[in-house]
Amino acid sequence: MPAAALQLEPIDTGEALKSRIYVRLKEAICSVNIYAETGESRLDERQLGEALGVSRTPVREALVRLEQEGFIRTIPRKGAFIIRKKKKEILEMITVWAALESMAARLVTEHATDGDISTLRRMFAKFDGGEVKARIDEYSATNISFHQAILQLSRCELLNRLAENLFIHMRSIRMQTIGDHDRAKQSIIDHMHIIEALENRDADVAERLVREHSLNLETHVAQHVTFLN
Amino acid sequence: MPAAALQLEPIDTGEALKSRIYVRLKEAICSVNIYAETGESRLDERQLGEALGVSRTPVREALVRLEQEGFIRTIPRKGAFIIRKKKKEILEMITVWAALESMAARLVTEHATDGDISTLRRMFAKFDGGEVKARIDEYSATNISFHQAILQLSRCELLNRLAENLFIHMRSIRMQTIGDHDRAKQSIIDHMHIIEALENRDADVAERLVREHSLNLETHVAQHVTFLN
DNA sequence: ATTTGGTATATTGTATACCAGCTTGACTAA
DNA sequence: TTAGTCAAGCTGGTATACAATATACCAAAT
Repeated sequence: MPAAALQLEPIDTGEALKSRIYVRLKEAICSVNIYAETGESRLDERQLGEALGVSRTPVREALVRLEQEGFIRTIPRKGAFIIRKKKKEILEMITVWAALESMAARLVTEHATDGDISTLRRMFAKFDGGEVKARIDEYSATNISFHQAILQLSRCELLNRLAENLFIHMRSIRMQTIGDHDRAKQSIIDHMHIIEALENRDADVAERLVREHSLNLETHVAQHVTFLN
Repeated sequence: MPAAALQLEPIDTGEALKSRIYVRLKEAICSVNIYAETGESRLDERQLGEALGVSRTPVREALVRLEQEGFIRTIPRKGAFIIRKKKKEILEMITVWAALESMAARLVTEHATDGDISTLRRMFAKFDGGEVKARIDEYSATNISFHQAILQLSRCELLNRLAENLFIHMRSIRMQTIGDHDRAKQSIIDHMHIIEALENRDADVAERLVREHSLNLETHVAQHVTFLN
């Protein structure tokens, strides 16, 4: 007699402890605005383990991952410290970001459906009125979504993953600069031009516009951001 | 009395064990041609520790780093396995590579000295005769050096680091495809055009040529590489 | 003979114990 | 008062011990 055909999905073997710790720590690190903080940024393995209710071992493995991703730096016999990025490093991240996203735009013109691209345009519909400044936080979120959407529509997982990593590091920078000058307004204009290029399936123009848009941010940060270093 | 201004560099505190283990394992993994091997690719923590004369702990931390970099995959309660990249993943790596290197080329036109660029040209002087096919191994090495040189001359450490990571994974693919058809010959021609664009400080052309050169490789792999998957 | 359930074993995941190096601070001597 | 020394205790690095689970093997039943 055959076993009853129960509909079972494999039970979640519960992402190993070290992975969950990694996620927790990453969230915690990203949620502190390291550039506003002034205090010590050292992470004590024993304290962390105690706070999470686990031993040092999985904490250490999580720390290794975070170090590899550039969130912390461990100095032998001294400890793990949250990294405060130098301005030069932020600028390099924006450069690499520009490289990745412009390639993504190129891929979008090749792979995305018209429907995909139209969703991009709809994202900005609610800002048509022009009172962007008044809803700067809301716009900032949309802005971020727009860039992530382009990465996703490229259908290149690796591109997406690498850019996402960079993005996490740049998040606070982006939010703090979007309000400067008339950046938000210019940003919308840029985005509209990008969307047009995508709609026209013009890979070269889309790529160039995305690159220039990012490199504008780089120039802006280079010239006006003072809270780094 | 102020201390004499001695020129001192920090003493090497002797790279922690886990880092040295990491380097060793990475070398070992890269040196086996995973695509030729057929056998099991599982890494036994205890064996590795024994072979290196250390305990499992630092080995595990090295494995975490290798997993993060995509060399191995650890399955809970089963172990660490060397990753055999899918063809799709290789193609994505080449795409990202194209994005990074083409941005590097753009930067080279901005930052590099004429002297820097002339070294690129000299790299290929010995192949002027045209008997590239006869010295395919030697050319392959020069080829790799050329691409690494562009990354370095971009003066962008992050770009360099990310591309280097990709490159390690692609190394064996590159070496196995360079001999196909007339790729080596065409490769030299492409490189010469790239160098010309760099000498002319033409960012747009340099970027485009580098991108197309890489994407040609992608197309070639997509069409002709059969030993993947 | 094949299948099924149990048990033994091997291997990873986690916790703990131990060690080495640094930091700190108090005490002593010039 | 100050510099120097030594000791104690922190802290991370490494090793080992213990727990959980996957796999392999074997025996028994159909």
